Amino acid sequence: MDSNLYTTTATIQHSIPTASYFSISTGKKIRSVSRLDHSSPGELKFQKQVSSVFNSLSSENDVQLKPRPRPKPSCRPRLAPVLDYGSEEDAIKAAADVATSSSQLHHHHHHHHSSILCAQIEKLVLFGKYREALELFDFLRFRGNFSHVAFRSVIYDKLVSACVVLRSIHDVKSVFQHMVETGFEFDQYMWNRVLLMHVKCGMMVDADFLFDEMPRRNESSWNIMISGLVDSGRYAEAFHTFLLMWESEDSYEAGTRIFTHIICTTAALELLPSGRQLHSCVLKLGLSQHAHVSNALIDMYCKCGCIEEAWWVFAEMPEKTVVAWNTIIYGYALNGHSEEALEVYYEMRDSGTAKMDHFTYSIILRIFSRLASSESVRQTHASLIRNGFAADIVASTSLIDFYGKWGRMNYARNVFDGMPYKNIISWNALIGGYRNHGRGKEAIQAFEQMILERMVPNHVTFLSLLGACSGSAGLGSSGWEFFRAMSRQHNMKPRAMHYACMVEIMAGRDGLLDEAYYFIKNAPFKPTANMWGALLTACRFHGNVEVGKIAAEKLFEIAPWKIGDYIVLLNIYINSGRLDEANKVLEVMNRRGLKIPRPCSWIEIKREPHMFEFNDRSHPESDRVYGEIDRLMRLLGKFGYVNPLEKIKQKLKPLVPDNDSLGDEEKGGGSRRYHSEKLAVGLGLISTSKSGSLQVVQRHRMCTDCHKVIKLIALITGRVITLRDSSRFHHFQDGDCSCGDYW
DNA sequence: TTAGGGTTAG
Repeated sequence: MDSNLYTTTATIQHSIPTASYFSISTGKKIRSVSRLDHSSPGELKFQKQVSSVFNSLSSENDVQLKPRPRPKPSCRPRLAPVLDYGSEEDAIKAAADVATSSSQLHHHHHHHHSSILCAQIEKLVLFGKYREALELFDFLRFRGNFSHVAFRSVIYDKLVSACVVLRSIHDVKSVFQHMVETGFEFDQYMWNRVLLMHVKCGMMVDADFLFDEMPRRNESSWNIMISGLVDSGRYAEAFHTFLLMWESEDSYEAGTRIFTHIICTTAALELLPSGRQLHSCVLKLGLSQHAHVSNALIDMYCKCGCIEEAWWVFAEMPEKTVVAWNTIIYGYALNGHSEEALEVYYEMRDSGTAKMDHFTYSIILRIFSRLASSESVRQTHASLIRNGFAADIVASTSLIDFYGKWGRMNYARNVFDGMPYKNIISWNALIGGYRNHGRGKEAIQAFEQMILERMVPNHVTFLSLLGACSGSAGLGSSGWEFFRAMSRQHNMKPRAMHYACMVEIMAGRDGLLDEAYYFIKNAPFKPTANMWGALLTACRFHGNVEVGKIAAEKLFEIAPWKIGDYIVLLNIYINSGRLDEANKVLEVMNRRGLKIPRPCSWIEIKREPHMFEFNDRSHPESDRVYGEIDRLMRLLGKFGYVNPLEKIKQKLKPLVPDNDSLGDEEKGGGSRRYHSEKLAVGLGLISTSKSGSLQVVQRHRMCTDCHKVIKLIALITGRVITLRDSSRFHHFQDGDCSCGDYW
């Protein structure tokens, strides 16, 4: 192996694409792998069939793939040492010794000492002291006796682990160079490990080279390479490499693992045709009943929106594992079939074929959260404790998330405080809860506590934190501090969503629309829909037509199918009396075949859902519901409430269809208006105990009049009312809303 | 022996 590897390839490293859309256009062969003749003509034909699908993928037909988020950094729990390698203190001391003893180690007679230190590398890695291990390696390499002597295989193995955890390019080079220079004898395992550390550190050019040059490959080598290509966004090449393996002499190696991986890739990319093709591959190879492969197929079909086919694969499984159940349940939920998802979940419980695990809890809690099903969550919470998941990090975090979303922060806090171990996601759920609840100061306090406990924040933490600052008055400057601290103290590049939060802070609270506009323009990357969306919302709030128009146009370019943006722009025009321009927007929507969906709200009472539309009288309790609302509206008059409709209803009559599809107060339609959210709240008030809180869900953005009215209703009735609309949660309590009247 | 793979909480 050529030790000059790095000098030849260093210039083109890290070519990870950052374009918002990754277009597969490279049809060229990436690396040459000798092709073996295949004995069975049927097999060959089959392979050609597969190849043609992938080739069509990589031809220039402008296949546009949605970019997938980069894989999350794993949040590994802090493990207590279980192996008998001496105490952690010893290992730390050894690391400390490196510094102090380095001066004494210049001479040959310290060889024995060096060997001991060499063994310390192993311990340091086992105790998670990766940096120290690599420093020790450096020391031994340059100043100890190992400049020309190779380590034992197991030492390199541990050094590889350290490099992978630390993602350190420098150390990868150093370790590999040492192996090459000292003439280390690589076996298949170590070749794969070396490949892995290059891949994991994003050194894909070197990884390519290594992969081509390694004397032999096994399934693991192919798998590492393919996963590396996927991770660096080179999806076309990942498929291509899979094909090469398929056609190479290694093809007999293609087992369940590699198929699992490549199917998952198609799932992530939502490439249904390729997924189907792979499905037929595994059917042919007789691997389709393998549990992991089936799970991957179920997941793939779910992600591609083919829930029936997913169910078909699931039904064919001889033994349904808990992962399979979880995948199919989550798949139903993913495709918007929350109720069916729950039915499958009940089926799982009744079938007794698999015991539910913490993921099952997590998934169904998430479904209940969508359904605002607090009664079910109470039962699930109890069942979770009964079944010994009270201390489980995944299940508990899902509970915190639920309570944090629906405004039960004392519950969330109780769960959180009772957790024996917390990870960053648990903390984020807590901070996010305070954010949702409009409790910015407490969000910041929780963050500070987290830092004190030496938990390392990630980008989601800052998302919650910045959101908390934009959601509470007077925290704008804190928001700026956190935004700056991200890169200065926490070594993190703010992403588009963080910029969007800052836009909300600037434009939303402080009304600095122009500043926000230039902030977006000067962002170090192409502005995203989130950023323009934040600006557009701010323009609606402050009634700024000019900037709003610009933001809306950008949004229509990026995502012309998103109806919500058109509605906000319509509202901006209507509010400022520019009805001609509003009509133009409606025309554009018409031309593009976009229909404003009928707004509806719903509320769950005693585990039964109840849905309402505008002026809806289909509910059996309609008379009582309308009576209650009328009674409250009369009461509100005494609080100085004036129906804003009176002012503008005349001029709007010709414009707006006869439902309240604009979801805002500018809507005409007579003096008595019963928006769906008011009806849902009305039913909640008459059918629950006087102190009970209400949870309402709706897909459209709440109108300012309903917002005002529900705030007053919460004040008069003393209820806590939580409503999730298309943009956020609103917690009405004591005449106030957690959104601080900005949404 | 050791790696590499599947569902998943923000």
